[in-house]
Amino acid sequence: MRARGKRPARRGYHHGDLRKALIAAAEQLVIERGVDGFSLREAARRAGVSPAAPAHHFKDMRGLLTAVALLGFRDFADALESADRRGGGDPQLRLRQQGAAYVAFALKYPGRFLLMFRHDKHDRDNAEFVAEAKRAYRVLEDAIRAATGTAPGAALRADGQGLLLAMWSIVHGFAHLALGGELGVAPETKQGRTEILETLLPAMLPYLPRPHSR
Amino acid sequence: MRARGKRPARRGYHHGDLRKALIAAAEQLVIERGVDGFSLREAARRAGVSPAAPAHHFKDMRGLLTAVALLGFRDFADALESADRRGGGDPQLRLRQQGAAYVAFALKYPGRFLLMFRHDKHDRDNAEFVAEAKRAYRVLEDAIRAATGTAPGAALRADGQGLLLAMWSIVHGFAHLALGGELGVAPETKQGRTEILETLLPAMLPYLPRPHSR
DNA sequence: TGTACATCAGTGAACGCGCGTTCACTGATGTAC
DNA sequence: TGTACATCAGTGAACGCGCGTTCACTGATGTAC
Repeated sequence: MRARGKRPARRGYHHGDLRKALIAAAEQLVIERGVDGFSLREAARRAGVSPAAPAHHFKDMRGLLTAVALLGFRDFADALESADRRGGGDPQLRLRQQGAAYVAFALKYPGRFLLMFRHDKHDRDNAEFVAEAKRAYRVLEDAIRAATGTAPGAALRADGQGLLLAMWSIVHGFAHLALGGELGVAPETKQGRTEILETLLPAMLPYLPRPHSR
Repeated sequence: MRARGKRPARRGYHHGDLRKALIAAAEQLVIERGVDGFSLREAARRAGVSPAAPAHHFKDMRGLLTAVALLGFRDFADALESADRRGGGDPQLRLRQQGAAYVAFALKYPGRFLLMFRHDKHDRDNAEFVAEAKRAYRVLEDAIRAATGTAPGAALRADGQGLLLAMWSIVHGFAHLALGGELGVAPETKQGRTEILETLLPAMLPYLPRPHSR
């Protein structure tokens, strides 16, 4: 009976896929208790293993958190790239789509998102992690190039740098205000997320910065 | 000799002004170790008193942190009000001045600033704290009213709400990116702060949102 | 198909640590007379 | 000016807690023959 349907999470002495289970537990834990409320022992507890088990899959606490952030950056870069594509040939629309995707990601994966910007919790020796973070950044940079008539790969001019900072700031700030509960809406509820994404975000997006035509 | 010049910080069994010393130590600690790296024992240690001493001045850890955040909001509201005044009768200029003041405050008092947005560390029963936070918010709200032709005290229309969100988000996001080290500049050094305030911020400010004239 | 054995992925107890808060206490201060 | 005494603001030891990591170990797996 018991081995009939879905493969059980725990098959006995060996776990099955502890690595994945620990990453999932860590992500959920960060959502519930914040990045600093996270603990390796609690993650192990939730995965149903002893406190020493995680060491077989991650060097240490930072290694596990970096794995969560790496997954985050991978999905984040994917989401930004696909939003960018939805903008077609219109640089303004590309930026707007990216902005909406940025905020939507932060609300969908608050644990990953908060971790992604906590360099003190990252293992900078993880080359894959660094690469995915760069990939995400490049999506924005390329759209800024298009918006300011800068050749692909060329360094941004001053106006491009200003526009990039403005774009990044506004979506980053909005995401943090939303997650911090500053918008008078509880982003940890489904209803709150809906309100942010369907009411507040669309109200703000029309004020997104645009290149100066001076 | 020793009691000659400035009154010594510690006069013997009694401290002198432990309340103030604890607030200063707490602020510095948050700068060095982050909001979650803060500890009441370490703050007491730095003030030169035993771990039990703070309880005579603050209900608990949260009480001390709220005192830091209260000072923060008081100076913050003052800074925003005075920046707003520098904008004269021009709503666009008022918003631009406020924006620059917002970021400048975050860089000048990173400890306070980070604490001010951590509701989980606040004692919401502290009426004075709540009042000062509201006062700061009102400075922005009033300038948005002026920018969108809304009567003083009247509720914001949809365009005003959008503009307020956009304004708040962009300066809040910029401040967080700067403090988080995302701008490739170390904001904890004098040189880093100068670069952010004199180069990066002015580059971004021209892209501040403005009311739609549609 | 069976067996020996290396390797892998767990266990659970122990380490030393720093924490917030409480407790009974005592030294210092200030006020009433 | 002096004294008794209440109050205030400290001390330092102790509480119980949860943490990350290490250790010697053992059960399970998979491979070579």
